[in-house]
Amino acid sequence: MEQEQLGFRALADVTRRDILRLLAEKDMTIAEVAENFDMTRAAVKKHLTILQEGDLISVHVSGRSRVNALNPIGLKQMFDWFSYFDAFWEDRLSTLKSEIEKDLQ
Amino acid sequence: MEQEQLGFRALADVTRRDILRLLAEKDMTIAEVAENFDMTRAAVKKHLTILQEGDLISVHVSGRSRVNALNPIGLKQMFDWFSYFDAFWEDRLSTLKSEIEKDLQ
DNA sequence: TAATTATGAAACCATTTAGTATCACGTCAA
DNA sequence: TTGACGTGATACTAAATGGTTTCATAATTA
Repeated sequence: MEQEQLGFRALADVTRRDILRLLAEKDMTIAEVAENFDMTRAAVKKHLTILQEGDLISVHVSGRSRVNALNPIGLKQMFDWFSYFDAFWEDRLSTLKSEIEKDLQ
Repeated sequence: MEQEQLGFRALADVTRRDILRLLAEKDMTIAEVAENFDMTRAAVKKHLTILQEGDLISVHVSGRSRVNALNPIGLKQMFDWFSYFDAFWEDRLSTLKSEIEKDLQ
């Protein structure tokens, strides 16, 4: 699957977005991440795999542990997707703003 | 469903992201949007409904036509979701940058 | 070395998703 | 006012998704 699609797929689930916010605080093993959710470790592991496929987290093996960390580069690339619309919304938002101001006169 | 989830769900499909890019150029009826894809008008209509539920487009009925337009506010809100990670990636990316520079010395 | 711990992986299930085909409905033009 | 046109809506299907349970494997530690 294409990288852009893998990224958006990874973000499409609320549990995975919550995992990203957790990992923004500190790196965690699978077990540590799983403590924060009301589901099995196996389910959390699947989410972590999808996040990794989306390049939003990186994993580094240490002994029998797998430490999951947020990947700033992948996350930034998702952010950058929206910049395609930058010109569009700046234009429209300022138009909206001036229309509202005109209405208030 | 929660608004954040509706937005991310809407973005999780490549056809819908393509529709957004089309609508960034100009507003279109369902039939006009459908001309750009190799699928039935009914399928495109479903995608437009999901985009509308995600607040990423707005629809304005004109006679027997439905004109779909990009919603800059909804799109901006999705963009803003990522700002939660702003501090994180700016910090990490600059760390990465300085590590790479150190390696090159 | 044996028990424990952290994880990987496969099989299975219910629900959602993305598409199809089909038909009904409101609007516009001749 | 009768078609034709643009759309809405429903029923259906195959595949993907998000969860479970269960078992295997590799690394620690007593």
